[in-house]
Formats: sequence, C-alpha cells, structure tokens
Amino acid sequence: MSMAALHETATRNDMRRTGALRRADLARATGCNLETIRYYETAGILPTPARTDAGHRTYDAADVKRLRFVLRARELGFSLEDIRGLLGLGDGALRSCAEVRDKTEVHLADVRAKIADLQRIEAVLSRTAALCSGGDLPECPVLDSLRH
Amino acid sequence: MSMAALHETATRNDMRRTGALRRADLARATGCNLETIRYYETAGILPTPARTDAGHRTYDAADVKRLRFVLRARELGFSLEDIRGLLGLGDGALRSCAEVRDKTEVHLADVRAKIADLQRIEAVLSRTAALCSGGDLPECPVLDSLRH
DNA sequence: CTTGCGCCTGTAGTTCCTACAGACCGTAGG
DNA sequence: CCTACGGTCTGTAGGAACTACAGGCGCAAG
Repeated sequence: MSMAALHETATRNDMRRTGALRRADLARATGCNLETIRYYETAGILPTPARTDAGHRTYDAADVKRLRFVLRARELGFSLEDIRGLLGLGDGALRSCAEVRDKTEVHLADVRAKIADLQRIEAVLSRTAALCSGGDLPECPVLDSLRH
Repeated sequence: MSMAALHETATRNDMRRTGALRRADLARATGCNLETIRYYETAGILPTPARTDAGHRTYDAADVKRLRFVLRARELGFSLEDIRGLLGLGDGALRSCAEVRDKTEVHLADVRAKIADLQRIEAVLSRTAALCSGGDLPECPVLDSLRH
C-alpha cells in the first residue's frame, strides 16, 4: 500500500486526463449503486482506491471487472464473506492453487444445490400453473394446495 | 376471524390433549428458528394463531405445511413480499384463478432466470476449477482471472 | 463571483432475521 | 402443598447487506 504512494503524484492532475474513473463512473459502468461502492470499500471487498488532491476516489478498468464479478456473485447468493474468500483479499489470504481449487469446489457444490432446489420449485410452479383453469372464480388449485 | 372465536373455548384445556403444537414443536417440525415464527406472525406470513388460556400460541399440521413452504421459498430467494403474494394473505388478496396463475407465472420467470444465472456461474466455476494444477504454488489461473 | 454539480463524511433507515432480558406459568419432584 | 425448572410470553437490541439522506467542500462554467 505504501508502494502505491509512489504513484500518487500522478493523481494530482485532473483525472479525466488519465482515463481514471470517478465513483459515479464506476457505478454506471457496473450498474452498482453509488453508495454500495463505498460500502464495499469499508467491507474490504474493493481495495482502498487512490485519491485525487481533492480527495475524490479514482478507479480503473480492473476495478470495473472486479466489481462486476462481485455483483454477479452477490446476485447468485454468495455472501460478502464468500466473496472475500474468492477474491483472496482477507489477511489470511489463499496461498496455493490447491486451496483455491478447494474453495471453488465448495462454491460449486453450493451452486449445484441451489440449481437443484430451483428446478424442483420450477416443476412445482409450472405444474400448478398448468392446473389453473384461468377462470374468474376464486376457486384455484394453486391456492387450495398452498392453503391446506 | 371472529368466527374462530366460536372455537376458542376448545382451546381452554391443555393443548396436548388436542394434538395441537406449541411454538417449539412447530420450529422442530420445520427446522425454523423459534423466534422467526413469531417474526413471521408479525410480518403477516403466518396467521395469528389460537392461544391457550395461558396465552401460548397453538399450531396444527396446516401451519407446518405452510411454514415449510415459506422456508423453502425463502431459501430460493423469494422475498417475504413475494411470499405474501403467493400465499394470498395480503388484504388485497387474490380473487380469481386467473390472477393466481399470472402471479405464479411471474414467479416462474424469476425462477427460470435464477436457474440460468446459476448455470452460467456453474460453468465458470467448474471451468476455472478444472484449470487448477493443484500445486502448492501461489500461482493460480482462478485468482489470475479474478484479479485482472 | 456565484451557482451548481459531484464528491466527501457520517449516520440513519430497510429487510429479514436472531438473540437476549425479564416476567409468567404450569407440571414434576420432594 | 410448595418449589424448581423448563417452556412460553413480550419487547427490544443486534447483525448482514445494503440504501438513502444531510451537511459540507471544491471545482468549473456562466
């Protein structure tokens, strides 16, 4: 981190010249909520960004990729804890390729279990939907089956 | 609801005689956390239960089924709002079979989208896991691809 | 030079739980 | 009959993962 300080004089100029992104740019590029970016920084999901002289955070294309990955993983039900593990950001970071593969395989098992659950639900929903007459009456096989 | 009051004299006796379940019984039967049951009651997910003279909540087999359904739906990422909709508990409850079918089909689309997302992630995870050498070195194709 | 936009910080609110504290109750043991 | 203890009750606080807002600063254009 202190090594990065060598580059900080480069951020003194207006960042638009250097192609750096502001927080709002990163938000737009990823579809992430503006505030969530700051939250992810405090949560250790995104690295502490370089700042302009004015104290504004600056990001680059690598941050865009990383954040996209995070958002996708979140949508699919991974916790921030999980994601920290996957990104190897924690202080007790991953060391060997074998460790990473093991972690990945645990997640893989989670994902497959979720897919299986969803497919069961899909079957139930489509079956019950198919039973519906589509009539205007309050009688309905779906409700009946849920309520009893 | 006031109709149910006709039956309340029946709950005056010890519920064990009537086969009714206590809150802890319902929790055990469904795997639900004890406190969550009370939370679901205030959240309008579970109906207001009958009480014994001592004020203890009583449940039956229908409550077990309903709660199991709720828990399964939660695991699969449906919000309580969604579930309220599916159960038709809201004050502006579902009226016709056609409405129910429409709601069901919206959920079905959600489920299918989630399955598709998970399958994409599954592919990514299994592909990257397969690239791992399993060696003890900190070099790893998974981390490399995530970090850049 | 002043208006306004974007960024900064800290903090409060939302959803969905989960856990605790303090009181009450009712059954089993002595 | 009385006590002990396990289970229930209520209200409330805490946690995860955001999301939104308020008050302030700074830059850049009109």
